[in-house]
Amino acid sequence: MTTKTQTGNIRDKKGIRTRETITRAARKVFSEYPYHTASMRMIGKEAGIEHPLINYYFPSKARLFETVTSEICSEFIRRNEEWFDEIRNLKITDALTSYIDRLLDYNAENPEPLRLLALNITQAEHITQIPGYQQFPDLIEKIQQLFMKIIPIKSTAQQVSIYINSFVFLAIALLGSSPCVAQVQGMEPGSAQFREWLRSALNMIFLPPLKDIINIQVNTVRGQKKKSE
Amino acid sequence: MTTKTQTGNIRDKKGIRTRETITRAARKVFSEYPYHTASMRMIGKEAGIEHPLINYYFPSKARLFETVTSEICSEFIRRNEEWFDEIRNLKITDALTSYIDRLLDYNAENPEPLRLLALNITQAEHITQIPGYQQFPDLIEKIQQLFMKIIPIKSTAQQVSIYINSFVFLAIALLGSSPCVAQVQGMEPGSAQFREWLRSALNMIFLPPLKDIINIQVNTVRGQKKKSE
DNA sequence: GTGCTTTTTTACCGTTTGGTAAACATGGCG
DNA sequence: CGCCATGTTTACCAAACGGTAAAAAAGCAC
Repeated sequence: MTTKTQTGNIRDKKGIRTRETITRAARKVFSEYPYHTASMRMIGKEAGIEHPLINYYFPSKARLFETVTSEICSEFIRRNEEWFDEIRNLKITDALTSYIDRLLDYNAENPEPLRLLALNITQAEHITQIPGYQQFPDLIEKIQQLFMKIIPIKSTAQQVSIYINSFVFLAIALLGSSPCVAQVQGMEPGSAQFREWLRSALNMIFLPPLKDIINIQVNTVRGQKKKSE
Repeated sequence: MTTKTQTGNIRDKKGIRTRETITRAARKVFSEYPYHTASMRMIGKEAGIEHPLINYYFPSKARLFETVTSEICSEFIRRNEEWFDEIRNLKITDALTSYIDRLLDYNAENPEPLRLLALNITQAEHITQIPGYQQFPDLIEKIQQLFMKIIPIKSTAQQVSIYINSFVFLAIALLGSSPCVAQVQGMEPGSAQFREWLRSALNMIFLPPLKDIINIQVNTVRGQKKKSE
């Protein structure tokens, strides 16, 4: 008889803790290996259990992955909402630097989300082969909307959109593939030195075009920056 | 008896063509799937042969992957050398826009290199698990050096380095994961519309900080852009 | 202790993986 | 034709994969 797993029970049975152990382990493994490379046996080992136990709590690898990515995405969105709320009243350029600081703080303590994103976002044509892939574009769109709300003017919405997308994708690329990025710089991925490098990079790249966007708004000049000669 | 495969022979035996067919197929498969997900059987199918024939020409999957990535990296570096040579005498900002155009042209005709890079560059801690991984940081460093040569002033070398790294990693991220990027924009990955979006994005993001770098050089002011109030 | 449910492990299945060995096919040369 | 090197396929291997079924262990009520 195929009794349903009944994972949603209220009573604090032992299984609840095990389930959390599994999701925590899965989170780690899925943020180190892309979906098809990560295996149930890796996750089991990481959780200190035998791998079939995972199927007692989750019907399949795909559903486990979806659970983890859902958790990660909604958590990341929640954090973003907090950050955007905190910087709402700052001048726009200060807001950006504050946002960058918060993002780096978060990533230092909690590197899995951006790692998992970077690992699986690249999967080329074969989008449907990654369960819950749609969550990644959705996440980026949500962040974009949050960004949009604090950038006041709406006239050059397309430029703002481009700006935000570039920011998000570069942040994912730099923070999510830190081993490679750090290696090029001759730094350790987790070091304070590298984190400072990331801070400089994001500020240096994204402050100037942001100022341009604002200036364009004020001057209502389109396309090119003001050219004094 | 384990006779060496003798693949380096000069005479134009049939095997040479087969070998090229295999590398071409491998190039395609490795640019669609990350190393551990791509399989010898996929490559065989793509090449129209049985998969053990691959092992007749290449001792292992790892060496085949190394061969392909070496080809791709050196080809991409060669192209970059050409591009940088062509734009050497342009004003620095024009040089950037020209470079971006050439990069997009190249990627439209030849999407494999940046796809393969994006697919495998993210592999987190487990760097050694991808054969020839070192080629990726090396490639990025080479491009950085080419960039460096045409940006004349050396005083803020670190800022120039940050700028170039950000450009390269964002280009790889945007061009190498076009399906996801395009999907967020509601566009088709291969469409002219999306290509124009990429052009706008790279120009909009990387022109302003480049102007800043140049201004900083001129004014020998460090860190902050000139602030008129 | 006996029962009964929940949790965990063991043993296994069919499939796919990278790779090897041997059989087979091909082509040029005498 | 035979001979032989080259090229290609067939058949197979051990290992790992995701998943299932049943046995075993643990927990709890009585």
